[in-house]
This record gives sequence, C-alpha cells and structure tokens, in this order.
Amino acid sequence: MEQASRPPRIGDVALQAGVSVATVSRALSAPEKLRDETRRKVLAAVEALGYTPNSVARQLRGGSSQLVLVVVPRRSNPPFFSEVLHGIDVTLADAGYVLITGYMEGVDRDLRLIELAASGNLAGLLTTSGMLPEVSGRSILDAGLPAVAICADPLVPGLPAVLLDDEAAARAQVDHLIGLGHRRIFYVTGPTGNYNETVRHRGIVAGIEAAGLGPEALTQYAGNYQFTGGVAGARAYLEMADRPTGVICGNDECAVAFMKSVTAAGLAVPRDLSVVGFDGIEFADYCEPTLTTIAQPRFALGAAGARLLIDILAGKTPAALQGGGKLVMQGHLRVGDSTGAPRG
Amino acid sequence: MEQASRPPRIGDVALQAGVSVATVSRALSAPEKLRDETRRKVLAAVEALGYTPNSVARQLRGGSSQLVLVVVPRRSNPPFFSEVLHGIDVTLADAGYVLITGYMEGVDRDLRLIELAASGNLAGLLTTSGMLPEVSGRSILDAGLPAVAICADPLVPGLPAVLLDDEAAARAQVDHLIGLGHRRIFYVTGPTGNYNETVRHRGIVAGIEAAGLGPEALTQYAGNYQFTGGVAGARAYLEMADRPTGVICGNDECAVAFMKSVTAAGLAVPRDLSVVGFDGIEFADYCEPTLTTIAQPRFALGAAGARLLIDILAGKTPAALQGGGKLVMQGHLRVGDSTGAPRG
DNA sequence: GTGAAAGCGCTAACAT
DNA sequence: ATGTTAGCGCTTTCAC
Repeated sequence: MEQASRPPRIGDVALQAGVSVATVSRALSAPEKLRDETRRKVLAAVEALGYTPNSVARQLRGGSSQLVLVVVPRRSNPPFFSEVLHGIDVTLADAGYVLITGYMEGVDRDLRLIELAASGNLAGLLTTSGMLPEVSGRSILDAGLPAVAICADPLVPGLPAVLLDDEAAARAQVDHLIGLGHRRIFYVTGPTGNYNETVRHRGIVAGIEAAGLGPEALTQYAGNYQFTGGVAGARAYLEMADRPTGVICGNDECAVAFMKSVTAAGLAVPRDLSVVGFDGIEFADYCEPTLTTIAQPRFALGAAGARLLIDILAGKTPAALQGGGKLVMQGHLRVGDSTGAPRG
Repeated sequence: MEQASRPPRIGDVALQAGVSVATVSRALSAPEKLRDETRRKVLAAVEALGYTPNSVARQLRGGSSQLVLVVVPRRSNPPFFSEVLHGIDVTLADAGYVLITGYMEGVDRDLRLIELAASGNLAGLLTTSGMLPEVSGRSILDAGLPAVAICADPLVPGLPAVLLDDEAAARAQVDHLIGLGHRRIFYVTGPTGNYNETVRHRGIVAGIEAAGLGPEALTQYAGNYQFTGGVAGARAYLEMADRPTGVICGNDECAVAFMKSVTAAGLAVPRDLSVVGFDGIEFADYCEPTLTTIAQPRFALGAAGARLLIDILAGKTPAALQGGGKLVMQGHLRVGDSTGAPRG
C-alpha cells in the first residue's frame, strides 16, 4: 500500500545530501555561494525527493509574499475585463507573482478583502474599481500595501494609476457622429458616480459644445453598463416623439442590447439611427450590424498596471511615472456598420 | 510626518490589553474559553490597534491554508466561465476561503502551477480543464491536494467531478433539429480531444442514429469553441454544394460567428438554415436572431464544485458523492429564433 | 565554503 | 481562566 508520506522538508534534503539545512537553502536561493560539487549534490537530492520549498515558511521568515490581490467590481463586464486580467496575469506570472482575484460584492466581501490585505500575506494590490473596498471607515489601503489602480481611478492621493484617456475617447464618439451629420445625440450612460462614466460624460459634453450645439442636443438615459441598461435605454428612446439620430452607449454590451431592441421595434441601424459603443470587445464584431466602438487596449492596460506594481515592489521608481503618477493610454475609434449619415 | 509603523503583532495587543499572547489568541479563535471581561478587554485592544492576525504565521503554525487554486484553460470563453467562477468564488468566500485563478497557458505556466500546488500554501484544488497541468511526468495532482473537477473531467481515478450531462445536452440539440424536420446536420466541433467535445460528439451521433438516419446525415467541421472557428466553419459550410439545413455549433460564440458569416453571404437564419449553440451565455439573447442554445447551470456548476471541495476539506464525505464520485447536472434547451422548420 | 542557531508571528500543549 | 513555552519550515547572521 502506498504510504501517503508527508511532503519532504528541507531537513530531509539535507540528510539525503549529507549537508546542513543552511547549505540546502543556499543551493536554492544563492547557488553561487557554493562549491560546484556541493551544489550538484544538493540539487540531486532535491530532485530525488521531489522537494519544493514550503512557501509559507519562506514567507514568514523572509517577510515577502508572492501574492497580488486584484480588486474587481463584480459587474465589470466579463468580456472586457477578462482581457485586462489576462494582461495582468501574464505580466505578474512572468515576474513570479501569483494572482488573487477579489470581487467586490457587498459589504461582507469587501470586509474580507480588507482583512486579506491586512493579514500580511499579500505583496501588493491592484484595483480596477473607482470605489475601493471601505467598511466603516476602514479602507483596503490602510494596510499600506503597494498599490496601483487600473482602468478606473479612485482618486486617492499617491496612488499611481494606469488609465484610458476616457475623456478623449468619449469625445471621439461624439465627433464621429457629428462628423457624419448627426445633430442630436441620445446617450445611455454608465452608473451614476462611476469614475469612467463621470470622465466620459465630460468628453461628450465637450464634444457637443465644440460642435457649436447647445445642451438640448444631448438626451441622457441612466444606464448601467449592462445588457439590461441597453434594453431599458432603447425603450426610452423608442418612446421619444422626435428621436435623435445619434446614439452613444456606455459600453458595448449596452450598445448591442440597444440595437437589438430598436431593431425588434422596426427601426434599422444605421438607416434610422447610428449607434456607437465603448470597449471594443470581440463580440462587437459579431453582432448585427457590426458595432462602431472605442477599442480599448485592454491587455496593455492590465499589463502596464501590473508592470508598474512589479517595479514598485522591486523598489524601482518607474520611469513611466514621472508624469505625476498617472499613465494614460489612448483608445481608438473602430468604425463598424452601425454608424452612417442620418437620412435626408 | 506620518510614521509608517509596522502592523501590530499579537504581542502588541497583549501588552495593550495587559494579558498574555495566548489570551489574545484565544479571544480571537476560542472566545468561549475566556471570561467576558477579559475577552472584552482584548477585543478593545484589537480594535484600538487595528490588529489583524498574520495569516502566514497562523498557517505555518496550524498547517491549514485558506487558498484554493482554480485551474482554468486560458481560452475558456470568458462569458461562460466567468459565471462558473462566480459560483465558485461566492461559495468559497462564504466558507472563508480565498480564490486563486491559475490559467493554463503553456508549459512554463503549467510548471508554476504545479510548483504552487507543491509549495504548501494551498488548501485545495479546483479544475475546469480536462487536461491537467503536467510537465515531464509531474502532475499538479502529485502534491496530493484535495481536488475537484468542474465542467470537464480529467478522468483521473478518485477525482470527484461536477459535470454537465454533455451527452444528453448534445442529444437535445440534435433532437430539436430533427424534430423540426431537418434531415442533415452540419456540426462545428470543439477542439479535437477536448473532454466536452468528445462527450457531446457521442450525444450527437446517438441522436442521429436514434432518428434512423445514417452517418452521412452528419457533416463535421473541426472548430475551436471560438469566434474564429465559427467563421471558418461558415466558410466551409458555404462552399458545400448541397448544404445541410441544420447546424450545431460547439458553443455560443461559435454559433454567433457562424450566423453572422452566413448572413453576410446572403443566407437567412432560420429561413435557409437553423443554428443551435451551446452554453447559454447572456449574449445569445442579444445576437440576431436570438440563439437557440443549451443553457448550462453555470453558477450552480461552480457552486456545487466548490461546495464539494469545502466538504472534503472539512472531512465530510459529501452525500452528493454517493453515486460514485460524479455529480451530474442537466442543461436545457432554450429555444430562440435561430431555429425553425426547413423550407419546403 | 559550510554549519549552528536564532528567530519570523502565531497556536496549542502544558503548567499554574 | 490565564500564562509560559515549544515549535511550524525556512533564511540568515555569525562562527568556524
């Protein structure tokens, strides 16, 4: 019968190799300090026993963790965020870190994340939420972990961030529609108070002003960056007596649902109205019609944020940060078949 | 200037409360063993200092970790998997565990996952991949961690699994098309060798046989569960001289891309062909036409798998496992507008 | 170049 | 009911 023997410890390796535990430790972390022969002997024993250092003990002794927590709002739409996460994951893994994904999902979960951060087994913190976990005055940043914000800026002094130029991107949405000849715009917003929504809203208003149009050119509907918001927005749109011909949606999911709903009601895109999305998820290329949208450098945003954190953890002052703590990337307008000149 | 003081340790709390460290420890882990007054005193000190136990030290001492690794194949489509992950995450978090997501993405990453499992800071393992990380004969299961498979079965003896009844679901796809009057089927498969693909293929073949049709009724195209596979599959389909009127796609992404491609070529769904997807992602309800698909209980699959692992970690032999290690859930056909009777 | 030994912060015996 | 103390497995001085 196979004996379920406990995993080998450093002492087992030392015994097998006929050296001290200190030598085994050095063979693994500072090989150059050993004679070739000794090192070989130790490594052979390691191999023979299938030894892997216990990272918990190592961490308790050395104080340094390999775990990075990524804080994500629960309803960040998966197709967008998964690619940001991919960039984070690949970058962290290359540097030897391990990723923990912590979803914000109500007070209880937030508290657990705060405690996780305070419990001393994290190396650093990444956040994609504009609203950080904070429960009864206690913030996740209180633990003093090195942290970097990605995609959304919690606007905490001293917190570096990797961000999209949301304002410019939103401006590009408006400019595109106005350039096509649209004169009135229907805007299905993101959640009120949301960082991205706030900044993009500025861009949209600025675009309308720059075109010499008054505020009456903009009709807003409060959405939620979800399919349901697109459906509800479309319902509101359909009820309007005199419908704007240009429609801007907070994100691609919203835009797709909006198009589906107005099409079902007998309107045609882009004949009767033009629709612009935001994010550039893959799906935007496979809906009907193909969506005009803002393509975000999703992978790059995640990768840059992770890289920044890694540099900070390594004690390097990242060159990218000289501009005052924010690294800004640009989105670009990807024109599909959902936008065109208005009729007549 | 704010002094970046080190986080409080158990000794600091003891000092502040005027008790021993053991008492502080007990106040936190076994409060019933203390006098009310003592406990109150300690908790007040904990509060005052903002103390959170160092989980690394706790773990080194107690031997038990709170970390669960979920192994995910990189290209598991995000809209499907994120919901499975949600079920896992919520369930684990409720039980006090923390989730680490490990993407399989080539040999290097796989090796890191194997080492992570061997490094002693994991409580257990969840996998959604039919192909477990295995590098030069070393498997991630060698560490002997309690493990549960979800959605895909690596077919390792003794490994419990929570699975969809893929065969029955695939059978339902075929039966639906045949019930509508289709007599020939075009099937865009998943990746060759993939667990789900293998089982579903069986269901499809069985369905065709049961309908009294010969193998010539089934035309296959090797897909990949991605948009690109749907596009390529459609291209192959369009080149056929005598096209089947029933189309089954390996998953929803594939089906959406397939529909988009054949529509662009001038065919109409479901007039010229009927298309059935698999998974039941939200998006299937917002493409054009709304997709007929197999709705998987995604959240429940993840939650059940996590629950199983939690029970195993707690030493309970889960009742759900009496059927021999596999817990099987059913998908159901969700009829949309992409299927109908064939013309003529 | 290598070994002996002191902790990292905590929990669980074992004393009292 | 509370205090004292021995480790958990490792890294890292400090000796030799």
